[in-house]
Amino acid sequence: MQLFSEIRQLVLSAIADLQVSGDLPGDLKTDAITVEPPRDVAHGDMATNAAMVLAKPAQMKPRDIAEKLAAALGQDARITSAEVAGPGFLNLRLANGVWQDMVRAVLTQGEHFGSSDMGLGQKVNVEYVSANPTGPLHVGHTRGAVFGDALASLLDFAGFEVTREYYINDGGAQVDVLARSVYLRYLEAHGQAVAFEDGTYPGDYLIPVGEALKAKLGDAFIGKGEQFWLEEVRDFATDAMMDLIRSDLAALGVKMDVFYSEKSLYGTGRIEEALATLEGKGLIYEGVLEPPKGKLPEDWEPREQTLFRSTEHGDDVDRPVKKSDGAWTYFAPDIAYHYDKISRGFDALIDVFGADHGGYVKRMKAAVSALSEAKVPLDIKLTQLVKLYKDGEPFKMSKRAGTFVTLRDVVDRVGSDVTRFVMLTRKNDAPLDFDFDKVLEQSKENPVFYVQYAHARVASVLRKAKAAGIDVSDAALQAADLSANTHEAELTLAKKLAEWPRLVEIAARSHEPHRVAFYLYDLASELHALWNRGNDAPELRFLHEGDAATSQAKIAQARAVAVVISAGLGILGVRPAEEMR
RNA sequence: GCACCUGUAGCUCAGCUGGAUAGAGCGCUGCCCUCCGAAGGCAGAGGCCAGAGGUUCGAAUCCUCUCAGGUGCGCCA
Repeated sequence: MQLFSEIRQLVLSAIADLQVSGDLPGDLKTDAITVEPPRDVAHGDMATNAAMVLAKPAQMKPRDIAEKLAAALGQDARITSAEVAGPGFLNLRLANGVWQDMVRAVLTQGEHFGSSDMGLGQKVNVEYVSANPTGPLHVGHTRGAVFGDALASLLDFAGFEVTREYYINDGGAQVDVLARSVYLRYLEAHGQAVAFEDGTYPGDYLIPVGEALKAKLGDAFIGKGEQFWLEEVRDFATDAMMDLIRSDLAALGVKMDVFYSEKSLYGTGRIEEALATLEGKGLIYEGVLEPPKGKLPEDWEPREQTLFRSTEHGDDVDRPVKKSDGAWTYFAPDIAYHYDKISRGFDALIDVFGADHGGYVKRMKAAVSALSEAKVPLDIKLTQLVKLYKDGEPFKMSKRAGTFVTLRDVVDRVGSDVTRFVMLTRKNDAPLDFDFDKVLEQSKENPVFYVQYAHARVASVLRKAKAAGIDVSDAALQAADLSANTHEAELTLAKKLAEWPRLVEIAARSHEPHRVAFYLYDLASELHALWNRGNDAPELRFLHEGDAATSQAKIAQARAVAVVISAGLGILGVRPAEEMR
């Protein structure tokens, strides 16, 4: 239970009491009542809108209700003042002891502090990356990987049962192209001169795959037609690419629970089953689509196709599930895949796509809505483009892939911690500038550094204290008497810590892990501020040589910040720094 | 043409799903190290929240329209 919820409960029970005593009418909806930190600290520690929300249904003046609530809430030991303000806000101030207890709670609960049971153990499937198995992951995938992974961790922290999943697109034409590309590298490994035409992939990363194929097969496929080798080379190549992708993900610290193969849907009746389900609901029909307005494809001509009536579930036009030649479109296996996720019993689905798949959102939601009888919500998060810079100039070339910058290029340059944090310093639907120089800069302009620095500073104090013979073990800090930590700067810090559990819930509910990164920046800022106060006011310093009790009380606060930073970074998949170099 | 995303300080961006006088960093101005890491902190200036209507006690936030930028639009996945 987090503090804001506790106080909200207090408000609600005060309202209930007023109803019993007849001061308020009996039948009131309380859903819209909030208790939150006010924007302006002058308005106290918490503010509730209860009086304004209730005014209309109760047919009373907001300020009258607020006065009655204030009187009731003032009875609680935790609340030192309850003032009516503005149009009917009720501003609450809490006793110092509440905030001191918050620091202690962080220390006793450790990194578990802030975790929540709001998820109620519901099963959530987070699908992310899902890059085609045709080459190494590039920057765009990297953002999706970081975002999806952090979101999964966040939901886990908020009490959901999370499955991290990767959909392998190994069923379409692109893996045939991959096979042909690898075959060329195979010929090359045998000393033949080859040319990469017809859209085959020219990247260097396929050279070792061609060599490995040669090592496995010798010259068995030399001079043979495609019908002899395509399938085997394709399987060999996609396996090799998935190994590559898995190692790319590992370099970022991403570990999937499930890799789900598109190919496994073919020839097993899975697609047919999913489509039959839709057909049973009358959502499949044969028809001809209207030509798209405006820019018309050159080879457009009306053709009859098998269509999914996605407009019944919020889409703009119906979508083809079969091409005019009767083969499945890419949409069909995707329907089957999501049908499979639903039938595995997930309570909610989340897909993380690149922004270039934005046009795909409505039809996918329509499919899931239709297949699950609107019972399983599907949230699709789009990650916008990453623009890379080096020395202020756009950065494009890759030494490995030739045409695009890979995940490895980025991680090798700046490390996975920096990569991950920076990728989360922007909300997912905003484009992100990633400057190789700025992300490594050691200044407060760089949020990665700033947060890490705060953590390192705390570690530094702990080291110094220990060297001075002060016991700063967890047990000692938990037992410290914090009642003298009453300075405004100290209380401000404790109040920031109190926001962490609330932030976790908000971020988890909105599927927005970037909020964690911004919170950590704010928290680090409070620590830095308090630290510097020690310059002018020695009594606010953390370390007081020769005074173990005071040192422990002050250091407990710093230690609590470090614990929350560490927990927050953990959600983001970033390791906290013990010292800066 | 249609759909989705975006538009907040000079610049880069937050803004807790509708709360009070809209915040941070950079840049600009002025301060703070005989003292726990100044790789930091404090203070100041800087805003018609793209624009116009609407919803209500209350709007940067929700709805409609307009403008600007990005992305996508049947037989590529």
